[in-house]
Amino acid sequence: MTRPSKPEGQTFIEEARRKQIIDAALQTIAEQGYTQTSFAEIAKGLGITKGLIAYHFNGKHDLITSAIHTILNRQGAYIKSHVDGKEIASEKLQAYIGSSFEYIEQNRSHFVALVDLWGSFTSAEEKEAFSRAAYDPCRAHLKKILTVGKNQHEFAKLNEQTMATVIQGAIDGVMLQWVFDPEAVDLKDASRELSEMFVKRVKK
Amino acid sequence: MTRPSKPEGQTFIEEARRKQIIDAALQTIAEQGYTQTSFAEIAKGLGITKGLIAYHFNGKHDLITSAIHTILNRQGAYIKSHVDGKEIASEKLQAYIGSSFEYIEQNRSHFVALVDLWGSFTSAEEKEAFSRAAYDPCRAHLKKILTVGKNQHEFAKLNEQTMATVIQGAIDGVMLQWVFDPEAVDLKDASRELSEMFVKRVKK
Amino acid sequence: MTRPSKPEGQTFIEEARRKQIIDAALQTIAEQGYTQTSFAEIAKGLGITKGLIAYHFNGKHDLITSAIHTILNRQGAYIKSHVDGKEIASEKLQAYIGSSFEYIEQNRSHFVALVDLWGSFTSAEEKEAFSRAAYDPCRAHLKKILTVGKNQHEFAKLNEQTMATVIQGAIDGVMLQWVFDPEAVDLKDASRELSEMFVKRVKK
Amino acid sequence: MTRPSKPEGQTFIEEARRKQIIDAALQTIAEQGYTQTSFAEIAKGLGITKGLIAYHFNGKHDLITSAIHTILNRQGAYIKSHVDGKEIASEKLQAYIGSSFEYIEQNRSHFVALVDLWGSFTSAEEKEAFSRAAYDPCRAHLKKILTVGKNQHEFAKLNEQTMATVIQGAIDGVMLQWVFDPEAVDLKDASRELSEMFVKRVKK
DNA sequence: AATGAATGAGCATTCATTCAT
DNA sequence: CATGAATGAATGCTCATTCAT
Repeated sequence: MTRPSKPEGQTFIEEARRKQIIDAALQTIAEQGYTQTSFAEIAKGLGITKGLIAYHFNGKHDLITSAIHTILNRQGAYIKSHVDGKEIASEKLQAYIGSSFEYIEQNRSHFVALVDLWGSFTSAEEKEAFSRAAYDPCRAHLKKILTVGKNQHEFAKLNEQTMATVIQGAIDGVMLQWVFDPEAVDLKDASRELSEMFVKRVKK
Repeated sequence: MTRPSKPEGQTFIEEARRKQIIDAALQTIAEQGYTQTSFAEIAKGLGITKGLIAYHFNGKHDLITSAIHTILNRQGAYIKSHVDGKEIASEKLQAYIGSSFEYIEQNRSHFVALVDLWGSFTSAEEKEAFSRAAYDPCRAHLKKILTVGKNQHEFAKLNEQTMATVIQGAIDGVMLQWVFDPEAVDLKDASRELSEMFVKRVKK
Repeated sequence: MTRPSKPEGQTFIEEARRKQIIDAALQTIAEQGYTQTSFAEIAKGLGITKGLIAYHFNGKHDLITSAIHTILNRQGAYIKSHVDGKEIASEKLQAYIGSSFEYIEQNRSHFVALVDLWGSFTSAEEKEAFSRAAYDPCRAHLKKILTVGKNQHEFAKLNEQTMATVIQGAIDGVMLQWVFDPEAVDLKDASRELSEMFVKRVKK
Repeated sequence: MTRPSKPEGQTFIEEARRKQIIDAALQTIAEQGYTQTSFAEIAKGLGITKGLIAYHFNGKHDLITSAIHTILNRQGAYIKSHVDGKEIASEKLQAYIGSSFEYIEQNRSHFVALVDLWGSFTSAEEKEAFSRAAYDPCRAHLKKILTVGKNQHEFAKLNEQTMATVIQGAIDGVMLQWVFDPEAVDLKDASRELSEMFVKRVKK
């Protein structure tokens, strides 16, 4: 359970293989669903054997955890690069929401997989760990933006924890509907709507 | 493939057993996760044999589908009973959001299970079918409320589809965070916040 | 294993039900194959419950055995009625072969089922018991015809056991090919050919 | 559905294991009957796990099909090697019948299994496919022998399809009786009788 | 005589994992 | 590094059988 991802001293090939396998896993999960995704299935799509996957990861749990972190880190980096370019807090908030949806739209399969992966957590502890890995950084980032805005006298005084929760929640909830049926949701409209509404809501 | 849940004339015992099994399944899923939830596990928790589950349901898919519909129908009925009691559109909207969170809070295990169950849909077709069963009625209900408000000259003209999407999305997204870590989210604060914000947003 | 079919004192309904169930079983086996034929499947085709089948038969083995005996007895009676009408041995032999094929042709589903049912015998003992029930009477009948012919100075002296074996074998072997693919075999041609050949073979 | 037995490049071990498993399956079927023959049972007799059988075969259908083809091919090769050594058509026919029975006698368990396996075909399509795989080559071989005899002016003109059907049928039908009770049938006598009779029948 | 709820053993199949090569 | 043979536990599901009603 608490085994490390894999011991230190990774070679280049080691790292490259892990990345390759994670990407293949993500694609397979998005295409076939988590329950249908076996080591054998991932290996087939990669032209390697399932034994090799077992060699590079400490079990399925390690692979899944790594895959989730990969998605989350990539999206986080994408958002950060857009938010950091802005000076004004309201623009930062708009950038956060806008770039979140941009990344989602450009990487649909990642989020299809992510929604599937939620079901792979068996215990309350794992769920909580996921929460810390996935939501804590997001809410922290949002809270920082809100605090900056307040300090710059642009934003009103508000419950930042709750506001961060609902902003992130709205993004995720819209994404979720789009994952289940992309036809049913206009991602750009929703992005614009949320952006406008939340900026108006937090401004003085 | 598209077999009905179970044909005609259900006896009292039949109905009671199905209900009992569904509730046990929901509890087991919430506790152990969908992937760990087997017929054997559910049966063990009930003190019956797994054969009996197979006797009352046409396979696992039938059980899962029935479980999801149970959650959705119960919540839908709860929300409807609260919304219908209100005359004014803005109060209807507040009732929708408020009762959504009330039901969620009172039935946490159902939603822990539901989030897990999202990952049980294998094909794009199943995902879409779920979307139609779960989201379409919600968005339709919200749109009706928004239309009523517009007709009563209480609400402004707005893109009702998008607004319904983001309202439902915000509710679900906040619920999601709470499912993963109830400590990290204050459901009542979030409910109040979303209620206020959306009412303000849609009013003329 | 050695349980009786069912205790004495059968009522009319009892007998009628057994007959009805046997016929339904035969039809289901012919249509779906023995391995796919469950009590439930037979019951469904009959509009009764599988519990009732269990009530009227001492287990599946009893039902299968009864079904086989039914086929065999009916065919035996049919053949006997045709053979007994003839005075001359060669005509009796022709009647035996001809009426065998007639019955087979008119009751294809019985023989499709019979071929399937061979696979239901698990032990050497059961196979031997079937042999005694199915082949001994046939070979005995044929031997009697051959002996009559010899005594009437119509047939030559020959190994009656072997001749009976090959005559019955030829009938069954042709039937078998026809069961697997009725298009591949012309039953009437085969019947005529065997009839002619064997009569010529045994005649002085 | 129509998956190949197993794809390309079989290694030595692969081939050896498949052969080993097929032979064990044949033996188990002959001893216990098809319906009692599970992967677990076969594996037990081999001292391996049932998982390994699943690893080497694409399901039970693949295993059974392979087993049947093994029997048929071995017998076919045996018969061919005996028939091809003869020049004269009547000797070819005698070799066909004689070597058929020789092979049957030396491999009783194979035919005990084969008779059981007849019942393993569920649909009419499978039965027909088996007919094509098993009977068509036999009847074709017999027809060729008959045609050669006719062309060599040794055999009379006759309906070759029907004659092939009854010759093969007689062989199979006698084998069938012997399979159910080896005591009841003298295979050598039957072989001699059929050989003599059919040669006399087809000769000019 | 008949039902249908319930059982329990058995089945083919899947799969992460191990390990000798 | 990489393979692929082998394992063993688990899974959904089927089914003959039992039995209270």
